[in-house]
Amino acid sequence: MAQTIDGRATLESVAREARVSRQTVSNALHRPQVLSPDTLVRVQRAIDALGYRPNRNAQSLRTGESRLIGLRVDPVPTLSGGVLDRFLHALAEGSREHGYQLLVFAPQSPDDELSGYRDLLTTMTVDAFVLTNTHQGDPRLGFLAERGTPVVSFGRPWGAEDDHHWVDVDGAAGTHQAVDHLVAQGHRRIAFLGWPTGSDVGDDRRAGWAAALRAHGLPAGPEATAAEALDLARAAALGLLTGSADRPTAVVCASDVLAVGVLHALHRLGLRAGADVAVTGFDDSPAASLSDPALSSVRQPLEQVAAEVVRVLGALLPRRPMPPPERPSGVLVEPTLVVRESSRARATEATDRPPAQHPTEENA
Amino acid sequence: MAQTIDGRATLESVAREARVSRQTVSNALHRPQVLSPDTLVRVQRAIDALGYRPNRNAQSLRTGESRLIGLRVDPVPTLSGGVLDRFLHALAEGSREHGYQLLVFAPQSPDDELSGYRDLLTTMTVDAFVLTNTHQGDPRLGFLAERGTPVVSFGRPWGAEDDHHWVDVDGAAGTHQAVDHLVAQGHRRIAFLGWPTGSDVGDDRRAGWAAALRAHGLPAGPEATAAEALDLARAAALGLLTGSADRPTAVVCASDVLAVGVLHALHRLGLRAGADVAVTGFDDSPAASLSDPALSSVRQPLEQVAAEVVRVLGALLPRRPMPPPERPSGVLVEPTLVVRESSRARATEATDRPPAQHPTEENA
DNA sequence: CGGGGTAGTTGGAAGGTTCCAATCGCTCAT
DNA sequence: ATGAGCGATTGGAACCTTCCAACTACCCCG
Repeated sequence: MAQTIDGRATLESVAREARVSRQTVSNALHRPQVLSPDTLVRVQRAIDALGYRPNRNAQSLRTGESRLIGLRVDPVPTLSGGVLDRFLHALAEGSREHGYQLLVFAPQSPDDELSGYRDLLTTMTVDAFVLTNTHQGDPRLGFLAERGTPVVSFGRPWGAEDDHHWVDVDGAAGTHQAVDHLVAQGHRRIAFLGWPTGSDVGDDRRAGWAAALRAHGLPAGPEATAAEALDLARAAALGLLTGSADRPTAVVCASDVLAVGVLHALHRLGLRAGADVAVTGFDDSPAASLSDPALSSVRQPLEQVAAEVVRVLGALLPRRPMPPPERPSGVLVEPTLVVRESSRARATEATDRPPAQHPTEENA
Repeated sequence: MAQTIDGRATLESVAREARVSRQTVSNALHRPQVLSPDTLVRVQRAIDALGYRPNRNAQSLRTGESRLIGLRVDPVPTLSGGVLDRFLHALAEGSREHGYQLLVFAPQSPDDELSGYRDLLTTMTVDAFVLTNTHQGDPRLGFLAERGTPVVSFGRPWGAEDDHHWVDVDGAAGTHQAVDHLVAQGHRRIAFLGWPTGSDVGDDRRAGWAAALRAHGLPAGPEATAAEALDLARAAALGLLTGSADRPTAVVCASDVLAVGVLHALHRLGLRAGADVAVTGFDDSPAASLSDPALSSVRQPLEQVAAEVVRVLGALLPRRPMPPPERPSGVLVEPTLVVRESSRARATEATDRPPAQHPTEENA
């Protein structure tokens, strides 16, 4: 029962306790099948008695793997409102299940973007990275690929020259769903409020809206763009709602901030959101359920994204049960529209049942 | 110039390159003053030439310190809307400046709350913890104190029996500021909407409101409570606003969700927020600037909190330049009210200047 | 000129683990 | 009976660093 002097059990002390060699204890942990059954239980008992847990630093030194996954957090929240929270938790949970831990780091020098990554690698602090917010020709991707570092990014390689492992949310499918939902509610003139052209994510969300209109045989509705700021969104929405004779009866937006801008514009015009003009947002940020009326919004399945990221990463990491895929793999997951008052016909009392294929807030 | 075969420089390889012993290279890194100037530059040159960075795992094994700080993230966002984002980033940045990294973990078994902490300690994965969301008699505090683990919590020990190092935001000062601001706007009947009694944080925010009323010689205004949910908040607010003959002209709230509930209630009653009844929230969540009208809210200085947490932790960590304080130290930082339309007299156009002592959104 | 002190530098050992090659004790086929 | 073959177990070495004690010049003082 006696532990080491400083109270910490080691392989050696367990071995003594169980009357076996060091190596046998190590085998009991990593390859139990090679031990005879009775030796195994004897070692197990010693491990339990001493409360032994392997020293991770010694393992890492010997094996050359830290079993830590690096995730960079940005100074300005790029994943808006609570998105990072959810993603982070799901990622931490997922990696733990694979025996890995999550190391969160902040960029150290804004001028040399890569130095932080290089440092964590050469000091052998982390084995792999999860990247978010990658853009076309992102230098991090080339840098890490060159070193053979396992990397999975949350976000597609939009450029043709980038190829790497990724998981992403199908934004186009999200806006497509929004249009489907609006069409089912009887809407025919469905506008789009997006970000200025040139952002991959924004263009994708717009494409889903456009494709859905075509699929339903509807004419391309009016559209406008605004940067991610409330006042700009409101101004753009005012233009959209007053620009032509036949006002759109619904507006699909590329973000919750833009959608809230539309709500404000409607309020200013004396129109009722939901009843007169339906609105949908994107991201299902906390603000969506707090707006008046509550905002229908496309919710990203971040838990699922994180699980997929960990799964793909797991195949790349050295502990792999099977060889890693030769070709970069991509996973696209489907978001879900959460329907609230802003897109229901009779908005204020919401006595009607929502369409069955879309979850309501209660069961989302 | 030649590096090790696998491309990774070690102390040994640097020593060969510089024609000195291993130990001298180590000294060059940790105690440069003991080396003769010319040896130092020779070693430095070799380090640069080989791109040497010390292997953190070997260091950790030898010294018994991992230089990793553990932070648990909760499954449900307890730090609401974007608060975690800001705190996390500031914490990561701060710890890096002290040579530490941040390890984020998710609880593994909800039944045994402590197992995750014990595991990270016995495997020597982390040296210290930052706790959030501690409550009276939190078992984690006793457990970690018993092992002598350095701990700093974001949150005061509300109970008399808990004593540990902590950093917290002075919530009472925040609501006090809100009242000051409202009084300066001419308000006299200032109500409070808080959480049900019994939450330490909530009671503290209420106390600040009550104290401020006394300080201004105003009678205790009406108050109500509601749990952190929009519909409950709205209902409570309706009661507050229609309950008595002389309606309050301002409502101070314990959270942004509660404050948005008040805004909804006002809208339903046909009253104009800001113009007829002023409202303030707490946390300055993203939803605050998106509400209509934009919500004045008390902003927690999370960057400052994180910096203080790291500073206090720094004194406890083994690398200390001075011995750690014998008595647990506490730091209380002041939040700041961000004034927006919901608490300005002429709300809709906002042509007036805000009071000088409170920052507006632009300079916040 | 010898001995004590000091600044600078050095090699051995240890920290806890896993990898590798070797050994031991058996069984089975020859 | 003996050696090949196999399952189970073992000790030595290595991973890279820091700690420790010792060593080498060298200067200064008596």
